[in-house]
Amino acid sequence: MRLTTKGRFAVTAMLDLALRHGNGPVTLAGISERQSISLSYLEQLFGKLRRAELVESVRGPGGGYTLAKSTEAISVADIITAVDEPVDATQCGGRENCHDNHRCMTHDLWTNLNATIFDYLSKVTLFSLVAQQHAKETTVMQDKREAQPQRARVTPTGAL
Amino acid sequence: MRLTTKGRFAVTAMLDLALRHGNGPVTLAGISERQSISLSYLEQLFGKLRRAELVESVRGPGGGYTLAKSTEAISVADIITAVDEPVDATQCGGRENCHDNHRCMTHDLWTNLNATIFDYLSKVTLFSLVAQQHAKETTVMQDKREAQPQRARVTPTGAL
DNA sequence: TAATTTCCGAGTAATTTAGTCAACTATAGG
DNA sequence: CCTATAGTTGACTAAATTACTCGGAAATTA
Repeated sequence: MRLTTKGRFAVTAMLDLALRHGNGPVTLAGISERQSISLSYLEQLFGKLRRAELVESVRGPGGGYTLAKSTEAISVADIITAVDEPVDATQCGGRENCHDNHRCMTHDLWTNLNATIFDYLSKVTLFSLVAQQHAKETTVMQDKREAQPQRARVTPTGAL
Repeated sequence: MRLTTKGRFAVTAMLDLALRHGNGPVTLAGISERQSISLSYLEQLFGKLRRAELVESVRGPGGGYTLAKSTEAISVADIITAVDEPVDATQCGGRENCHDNHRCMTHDLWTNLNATIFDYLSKVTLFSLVAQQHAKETTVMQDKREAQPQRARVTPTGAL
């Protein structure tokens, strides 16, 4: 589980797709223009996204890309693992080198943290991101007359 | 909020420190040997960790580094932001370029996701990581005779 | 057939990672 | 005071990754 600008580009592009879901194929040229991402870079990213079966492509005029699944079924973790090939994550590859307990201890600790982050990002779907955005927009309007309601719980329990 | 191997190194090194917390200063040479990270690279990382006031140093023989705060007060987010200088995160820097609604929409969406991940990693402390490791060790022993209890809830509600 | 748009591979500049090297400062112990 | 230890700093570098560009196919619509 890495979290780089590369994954950020992919998530942004997929969000662009999600916002136009149901309106037919979306061209990379359009995404490129709207999101300010180079067309060639998008081609590389969407090659991976297609091989990961997150999007489907239609060639020719009027073609483009569509989500291969519903927005609920596509998570940020899916997108990131599709474009960021997995890091080996450990200094002791398979299980060699892991002699003393100390080395294995921090090794396992990191593996656990990694898995936990992955589980978390698996729950963040395109659907929830779009929903959060809508909620935020109305909240902003409320804030103008209510001036900050309760500040507790930044994210409403698994909402994102 | 980035999540790279650089941050991984820093977290691993800080965990090594956390496991020896209270036993006096820990040398980088020791961390280097135990965690298989080059000494010079650790010097760079700990320079940043010290400037972020996450660790304190003691020079001279018997010296080394100690945690500047309790393990509860140091989060993974703290460590990562200390060593991974912040990404600008947006294609439209401050607020220029943000003309049409669409661009701002996905822009905000990513900013929100970013903040959410940051909030989450702020709750993952060195203390909880060490505690999780201990819990896992006893769980592994239990599994030997119980053969997988309930698989639900990978992480016990904010435990990590 | 012509225009559109996805596919595909090779190449590349800029950046980041991970590390080396050398010199310097502080300090404990003899 | 001397010396070994250990942090502190800065400059430099090889390798990898990022973020592209370019050129050309292949498929499909009109």
